[in-house]
Amino acid sequence: MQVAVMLQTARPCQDFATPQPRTVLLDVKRVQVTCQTCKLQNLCLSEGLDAEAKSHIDELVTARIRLRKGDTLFRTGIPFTSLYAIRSGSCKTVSLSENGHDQVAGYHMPGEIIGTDGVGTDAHACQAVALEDTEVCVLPFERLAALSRQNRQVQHNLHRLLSREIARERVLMLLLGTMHAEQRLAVFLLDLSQRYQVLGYSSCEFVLRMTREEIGSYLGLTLETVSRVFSRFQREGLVQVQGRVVKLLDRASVKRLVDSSD
Amino acid sequence: MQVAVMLQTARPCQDFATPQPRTVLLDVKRVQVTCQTCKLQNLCLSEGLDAEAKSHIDELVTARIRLRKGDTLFRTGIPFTSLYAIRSGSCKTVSLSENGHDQVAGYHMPGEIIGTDGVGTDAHACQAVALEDTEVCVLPFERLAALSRQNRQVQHNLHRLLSREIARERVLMLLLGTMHAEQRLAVFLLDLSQRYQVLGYSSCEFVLRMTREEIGSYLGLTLETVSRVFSRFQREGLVQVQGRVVKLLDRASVKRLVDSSD
DNA sequence: CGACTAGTTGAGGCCAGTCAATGTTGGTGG
DNA sequence: CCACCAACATTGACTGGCCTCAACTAGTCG
Repeated sequence: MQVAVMLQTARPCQDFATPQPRTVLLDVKRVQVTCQTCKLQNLCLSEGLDAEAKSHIDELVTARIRLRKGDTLFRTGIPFTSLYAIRSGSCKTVSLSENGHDQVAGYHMPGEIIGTDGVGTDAHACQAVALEDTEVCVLPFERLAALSRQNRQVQHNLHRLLSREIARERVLMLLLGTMHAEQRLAVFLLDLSQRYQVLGYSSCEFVLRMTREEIGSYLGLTLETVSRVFSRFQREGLVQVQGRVVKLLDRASVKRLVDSSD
Repeated sequence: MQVAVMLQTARPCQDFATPQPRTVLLDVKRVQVTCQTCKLQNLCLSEGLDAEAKSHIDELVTARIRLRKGDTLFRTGIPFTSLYAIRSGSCKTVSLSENGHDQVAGYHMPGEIIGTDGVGTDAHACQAVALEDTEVCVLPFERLAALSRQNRQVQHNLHRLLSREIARERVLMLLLGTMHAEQRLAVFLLDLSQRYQVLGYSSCEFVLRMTREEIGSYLGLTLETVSRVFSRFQREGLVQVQGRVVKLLDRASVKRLVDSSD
């Protein structure tokens, strides 16, 4: 519900997006939607801040970027300057290893902030790619750091942001290190469900923005295994899958899969 | 070399350690070794700081804790109050999942700072256990945060500390998600080798502080597989293994294993 | 329409897990 | 000092889950 509103208030900016180059910086004066009116404000850096601190965060957002599906927001090795808050759409982050392997490290939805891998270093350590048409707010990190020196609440939220990323990756490590294919996909689906719910969407029916291959990469599986497990879940009545549309039919059983110790 | 010196300067504190309780807080006045004289200073939070900032960090360390092998520094769910810098010895951090599985999330050596999983939250998200007799410096986080509000350099180092943890976990995710048993152990050995070298130890010969089971848990393998791969590496002349003593004989071949794309 | 991408399904093989037996090490008490 | 025990480690036989390779279908776009 609230997200639908947000999408509409964001619409006017669309006019300023030009096809070439694909990433377009918008002047702050043109931006009609502020953090104050953004329905996602409580999901990201502003959570729990008082009005004054919120307005400071607001001033921080000097630009927004519109991405088309497939566009790269930042790539491995480019200088780190900003964090990015997703306003609408979704992104994946991809880690690259020296031996040519890559892996989807995260799947990010509105209200989430990405780019934390570059904090405190000179360059981004991964790549961020839009999975659909996506709009992000640019948070220049130097200014955010300055603000967090002035305001304890902002500092605390920044710390929490970074530690949440650490905690998120811990969960993934546990998944990759100890879980079977069925459990991995079950965790994936429950996680998505819960996050869609937070955004005000249905927690039972949603559309995947990733391909089977991307899901597989994220979960440490091949695309064939992902497909097979989806089919198995469907056969057993746990979910209904039609391409990228997923309906969670029996959440309890899916949870039980995750909780079982082997 | 330098670590040996550090171990000796740390010795006098031993007198204050009593068997019960196993974790003993030392009054700052009793602590004879300051960060200023600590040979590890450039490895942790003080890296690159000017003299003034360093002395601030120094004042931060109000206590040290001595741990016996097997002692727990903090456990999942206890309130987060401090970060801990390892002065000597080593620790593992362990993630616990709801389904009873646990996993070694990290292996930490002198100069490293642990506890970052609790930053910005109320409680620690994992458990830290000493793998041998270990001494850590307590860094009260509230005071560190206050210091980082006053001093940009300190703030930067704190940010870098957190983002390094994020980056470290990304590497592990890549390992767990895309690599074979041989590659995982190869990465593990090269990582250890490199970190021992930084500490001034031999990069070719070192003693593992973890059991096969702990290594397996860390790498997402069973203890039997770890043992078998060690044996295979030995048979092929890559390393010489005798229990926990490891000699890297053919580093180039070990590297080649990691770099090969499958 | 053909070319392309995404997804499903099957056959077969291999890597790593499981189970089990045995060897090795280190600490403890008589 | 040695016997004993528990924890750690090694090795083998077997199994099975997931990967690989491949064929086929459905949907999309120029």
